[in-house]
Amino acid sequence: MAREENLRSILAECGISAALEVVGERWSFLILRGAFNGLQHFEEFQSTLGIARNILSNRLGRLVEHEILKRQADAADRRKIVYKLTEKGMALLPVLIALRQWGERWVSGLPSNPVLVDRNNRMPVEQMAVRASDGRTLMLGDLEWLDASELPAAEKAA
Amino acid sequence: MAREENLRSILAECGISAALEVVGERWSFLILRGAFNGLQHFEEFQSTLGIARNILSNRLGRLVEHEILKRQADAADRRKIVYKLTEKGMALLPVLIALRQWGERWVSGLPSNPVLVDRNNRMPVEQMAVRASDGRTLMLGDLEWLDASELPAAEKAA
DNA sequence: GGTATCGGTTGCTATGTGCAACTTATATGC
DNA sequence: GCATATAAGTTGCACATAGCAACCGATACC
Repeated sequence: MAREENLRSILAECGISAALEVVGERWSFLILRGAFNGLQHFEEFQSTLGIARNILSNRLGRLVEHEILKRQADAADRRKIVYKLTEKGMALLPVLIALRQWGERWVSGLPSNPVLVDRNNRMPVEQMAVRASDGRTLMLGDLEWLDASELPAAEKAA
Repeated sequence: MAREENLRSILAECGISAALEVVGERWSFLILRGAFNGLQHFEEFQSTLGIARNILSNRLGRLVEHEILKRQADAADRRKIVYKLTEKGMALLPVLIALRQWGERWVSGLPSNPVLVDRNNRMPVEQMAVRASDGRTLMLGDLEWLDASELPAAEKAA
């Protein structure tokens, strides 16, 4: 598949547009970051992030609609509502970590603290990278778009 | 380091905020996706993405300011300006691929086509994941924030 | 029963986005 | 060399989204 002739359709169908429609609004990523860090209640998000209450309300609603967060009544205090990541929401972890690593490396500048480590052995996690099936890190020039029908084996990923 | 007591500072310092200030506006990711797919000229971005010209102009300007794209005169046609990814821009590849994979898996739904493959052997790339130093995939529960001073070895990453 | 807290909603203002028409510089055809 | 087209914007105006502060209903606390 020559890349140029299909560029437009690649861009239109691309999962990036789909993803951005769900998590592309302002504050959505920061709310998710908060959720990954253990925030659960409206007031926690509001005071920690400093987001306007009406916007927070709207974003939480959208994230719940899209099943990235789920809303639960708090058993211990019926005034409170607990927002929890769903499986779909947790699947965004690689996106957030990739973004964080990039921001630390290229925007805020290196030595970042605290460090994200493997709880098991307290070693820092790897840099996020696009990897070949053998684990090699692939750069932009190593990549190519291939029509599914042209795949060598009956594999699907990417 | 107990997580709760430092949550606020973790969130404030986090590279995610830093990253989003640079690439968090509407269209920025889609412009970058275009750049990764080989778009180079203003009119190419405009017609491919369908973005308003003033917004495109603004976003390209900001991406150039932040040294994610560089602006060059086109030697062959002096009307044209070539926008190219810098090293900093190319470093966003993992973010875009992670976002794409998530969008395909959880929003547009599976079988995605075309597939991103390793040019070398035409095998699909791996799913993006947070990995331990030995390559194991780490889930949310496997992760922990650790102060740099408490790291077991003299290593920095994350 | 009075007061504080939680999770919103409402109204208003400020900022950002989208569209269409215009502009300046360069290229192309005749 | 003159007319026309194209590239990369800019400008002005309409509309949508975000931010702020005040308010509200339900539940908890004393």
